[in-house]
Amino acid sequence: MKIDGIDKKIIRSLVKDARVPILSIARDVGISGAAIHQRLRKLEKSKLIDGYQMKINPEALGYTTIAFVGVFLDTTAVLSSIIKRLKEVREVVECHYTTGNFTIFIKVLCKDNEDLMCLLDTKIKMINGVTKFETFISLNHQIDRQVYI
Amino acid sequence: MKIDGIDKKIIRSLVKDARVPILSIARDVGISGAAIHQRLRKLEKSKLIDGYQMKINPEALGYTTIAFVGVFLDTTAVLSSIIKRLKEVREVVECHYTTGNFTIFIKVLCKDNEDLMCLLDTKIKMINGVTKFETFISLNHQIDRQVYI
DNA sequence: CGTGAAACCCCGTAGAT
DNA sequence: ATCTACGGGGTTTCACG
Repeated sequence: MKIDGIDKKIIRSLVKDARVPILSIARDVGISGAAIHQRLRKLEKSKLIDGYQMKINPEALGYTTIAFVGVFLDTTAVLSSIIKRLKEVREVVECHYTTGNFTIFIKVLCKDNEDLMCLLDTKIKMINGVTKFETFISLNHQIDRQVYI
Repeated sequence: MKIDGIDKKIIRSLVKDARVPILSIARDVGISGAAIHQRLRKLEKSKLIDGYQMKINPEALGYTTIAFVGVFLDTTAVLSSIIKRLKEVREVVECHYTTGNFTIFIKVLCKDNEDLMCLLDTKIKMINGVTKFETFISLNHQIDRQVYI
């Protein structure tokens, strides 16, 4: 996938604010709205653009605890069914199958630490195949961005 | 912050597609565009809405390696200056100060495993105060979503 | 890959209920 | 908190360079 400087400007505008009018990008870049539109169609077709999302601030909903959980699975565990169970747990927002000590690595969003404890105790450790886990609570996060363009 | 069923419908529409016209949401929900507009302004003021972002697919740019790195810092390390250094490293997309074994926990996006090795060897371990680290490469990820509404 | 124009649609606000 | 109405502006498609 080849992108030029104009594409970068379009992408940077929309990464910053996905609702910015195309015509306003067009004025910034110095080409017509129709041209921006055409480039966007191409970028969307190329799969470089994965969609446009409103970003929700979890804290405003009372979700103040972010944690990472490294989960150990035993050999009886079937990965696909573990994932299926984890998808049903709403607090789980990311799930990775990783190299290293853990089998899978998840990111969870909870209202508070007690909620997190309850989640681990009643929803995670109950999943068949989960033998143990290690929890890392995020006390603070300072970087949260996308791939650099 | 209190949100009702209409707010939820608005939020869900915009989380799925941030560029959907407000009037199209209005038709789905069954109230006027002006009402949706007013609710959105309130949601934005309440800090529940953190912005609207185009989502980029890193793979389309050749970034095929996702990894988590648990970093150990010694007591001489000043957190704020570590963060400052990490912000300059473009591959670092998340950074958390955590409880548990590690001092900080970062998420990185690299073109491939060799790139990751190079990143760790030339940019992470060079940072003053970093004593050691542990790398977890994501071989596969199946869940990537926002807080449930 | 770019343009401008046309047709259509949307946004934001005003003012009333 | 909702509505309708309106004016200015945005989106999309088209024929064409």
